[in-house]
Amino acid sequence: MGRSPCCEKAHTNKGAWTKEEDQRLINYIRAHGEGCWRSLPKSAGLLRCGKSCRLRWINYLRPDLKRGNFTDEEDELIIKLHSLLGNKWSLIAGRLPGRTDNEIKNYWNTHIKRKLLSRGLDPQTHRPVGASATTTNPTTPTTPYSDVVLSSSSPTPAFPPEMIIMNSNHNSSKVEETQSNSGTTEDHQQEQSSQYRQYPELNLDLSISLPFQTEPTSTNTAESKQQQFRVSKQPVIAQAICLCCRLGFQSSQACNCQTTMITNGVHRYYSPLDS
DNA sequence: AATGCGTGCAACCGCAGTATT
DNA sequence: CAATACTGCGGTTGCACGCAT
Repeated sequence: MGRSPCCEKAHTNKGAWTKEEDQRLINYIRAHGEGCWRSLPKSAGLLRCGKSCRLRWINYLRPDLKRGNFTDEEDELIIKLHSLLGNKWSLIAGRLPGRTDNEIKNYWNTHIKRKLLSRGLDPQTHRPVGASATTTNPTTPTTPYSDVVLSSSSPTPAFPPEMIIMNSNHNSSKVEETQSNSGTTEDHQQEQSSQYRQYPELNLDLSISLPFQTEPTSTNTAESKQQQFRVSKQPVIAQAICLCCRLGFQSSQACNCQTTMITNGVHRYYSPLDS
């Protein structure tokens, strides 16, 4: 058997949140912090499922959210990031402090798509309209390099707009996997490097590699614990890169990484398991 | 004033990856 | 190890609002 059921779906509210529900959620999270969304609704006295609470908090109630219109700088950054990452809204949002993936996704669909079209660019391929069919599979976005490594050559994670370009060849296994459907390695490398040339200020060397197979060299508890943490959408690995920092969470509570280390010229951020 | 249409955005849905029992 | 729940993400939907007719 697995876990107990997530929530009583039959007795949950749906639709727009009321001010009272918002206040209950805010009060509860202020008192107890985020996490354990399953039990939160019951504990907070909300007739919502945990998923709905999480969404409401992340997209609307979080105190660090930046409300209001997107600036031109944010527009351009989103366009650049999208050209490199594709529809990886959470990754893009990580580079825009105070913005949520949902907000950026909506903004993209309502504003930026039109903006690009008015410039004569295909919003998916970022190429001139009509020019993309020759080089790209029209059914798929050009380069959703979800496994790109956001690398930073600076000692501290660099946040927009200052990012340093670094073409990464030290990690190819997953990249090859994505290439297998669309082209050769050479094609991919050419395309990627052309994109880097296009946006030289962006360093989206995001390749999340296969686990670093380092031997546990120490029996020290703290050190060995640091070797075990998770990166979103990645298998449990021994060591990896802290995407929180790299994607611009800065000092938010979203990241509790503690140490850095340089490996092959790339700073890697280690975070202890927090439970 | 009534209606229709387009737009913006909050919220939902379904899925994949991961954790837990 | 299998079964099942939890979490987070991207895609989509539906409603409220503003504007034009």
